[in-house]
Amino acid sequence: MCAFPKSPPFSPRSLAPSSIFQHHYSTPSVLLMKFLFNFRSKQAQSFTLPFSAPSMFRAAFVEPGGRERLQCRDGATSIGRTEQTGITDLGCSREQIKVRFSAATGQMQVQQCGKHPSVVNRTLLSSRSDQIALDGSAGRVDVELFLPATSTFPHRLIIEPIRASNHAIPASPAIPALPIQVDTKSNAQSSNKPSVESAIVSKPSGRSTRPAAEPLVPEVAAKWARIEQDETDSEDEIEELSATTRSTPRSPAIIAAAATRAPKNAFDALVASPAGQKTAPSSPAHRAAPPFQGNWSNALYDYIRHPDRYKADTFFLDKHTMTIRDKFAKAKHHLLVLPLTEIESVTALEKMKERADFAVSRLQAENRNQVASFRIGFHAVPSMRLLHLHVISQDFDSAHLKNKKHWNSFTTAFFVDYDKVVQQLQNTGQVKFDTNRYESMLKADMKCHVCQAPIRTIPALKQHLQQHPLGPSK
DNA sequence: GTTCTAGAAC
DNA sequence: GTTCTAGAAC
Repeated sequence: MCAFPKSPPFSPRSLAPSSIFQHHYSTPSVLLMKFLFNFRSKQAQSFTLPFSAPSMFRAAFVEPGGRERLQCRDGATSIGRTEQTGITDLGCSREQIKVRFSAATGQMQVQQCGKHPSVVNRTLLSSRSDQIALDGSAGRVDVELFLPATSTFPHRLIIEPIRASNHAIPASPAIPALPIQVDTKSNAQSSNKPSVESAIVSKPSGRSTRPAAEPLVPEVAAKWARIEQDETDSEDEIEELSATTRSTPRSPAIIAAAATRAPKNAFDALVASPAGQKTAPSSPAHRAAPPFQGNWSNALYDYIRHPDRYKADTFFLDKHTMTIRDKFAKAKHHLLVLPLTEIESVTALEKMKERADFAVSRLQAENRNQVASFRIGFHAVPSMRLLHLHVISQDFDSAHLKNKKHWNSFTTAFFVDYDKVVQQLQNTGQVKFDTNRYESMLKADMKCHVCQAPIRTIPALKQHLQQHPLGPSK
């Protein structure tokens, strides 16, 4: 384990949010900082519902098959590789996630059980027993089951709390109208059925057979309608909404989860927008964030202070990190992993790296491995304050890559691979880069990152890169 | 970090 | 003449 400097320059926990911007990142000398902002530290995930709760939930896979639905009342329901779900992929555990639902309170918990991670409303459950509590009354839950890249990937699922008065539960399990894709290898194990009353509901022949979307909780729906109309700043409304459903401190993940509750045609919207695709900008989850008003170099702080404003830019969020799409991506895939909590040991850095690796895995799988290789690392002399780990595909196919500085910052030693940073940290207890030496690299003559050919101009670079669409060999 | 633009390079 | 760079301003 790494030994950090014994006398940190300041105590992050003593910083009030407003004082963060007064602390200047000592860029040249110390890459690793003692950042802070522990706004999840004492969260409790419980809710008090002021309204009538739904009495059941419906879970529907929208990818890849979109065939099956489960309808469940109280208790725990396991979802994974079973006949009921139609998932045959051996990479999926028979108990990939467990959904605990209480009709009495409307609370829902989604717990990671299988080996591979899940993302629930953009919140990452990365290991077994990780779980997230959700207000089951306020709308659908978007779940992605991430499996190895060799599998059909990812399996996407929505969980939609519903009220029994409008959605009668069949008295006995119905026979699916369409054939279930049965994996004979896992047949013997498929008796692992949900532990509570559940039924397989025939797949509708079309959307018209699905009950029309309705505001599940009018009070919440009305609030969201107002938020959608408010073009100025949704934060106060989200805070207000959260206050009506919870009595505990807020967290980025919970705020983000609340912010994804879409009362209007949630099912249709979900089906129409597979993971990773942007939907209509009018939806609250995809509206552009208001322009950041502070100094440009502090802009990343705005993401971690107001994750709800950046839903459209968020790749995923967990209690330690926020992974966003770079606003000016220099390649087809360019993400930044930001810390949400204090970086007080190399363990926290490892969390960031795990998220970066996970992002690469996801992107490669989503693109069926027809994507360039990736590098994960830091700029030796970052321009933006707040530690940020770059995840960038090596195609460098982007209109935002416009000058020599851009190119050299990702293709010279100015870009420091994560492993090298951690190695230096573990060897010396700190990470230092000579500013002059590294900044001079940005002015060096350009050369191809694959074949080392000299390249004189940016237009020539763009032309040349067409020879290497996947970057260096993986 | 980006945008803008004067002037260098062609 | 046009293209492209690089530094100032933000």
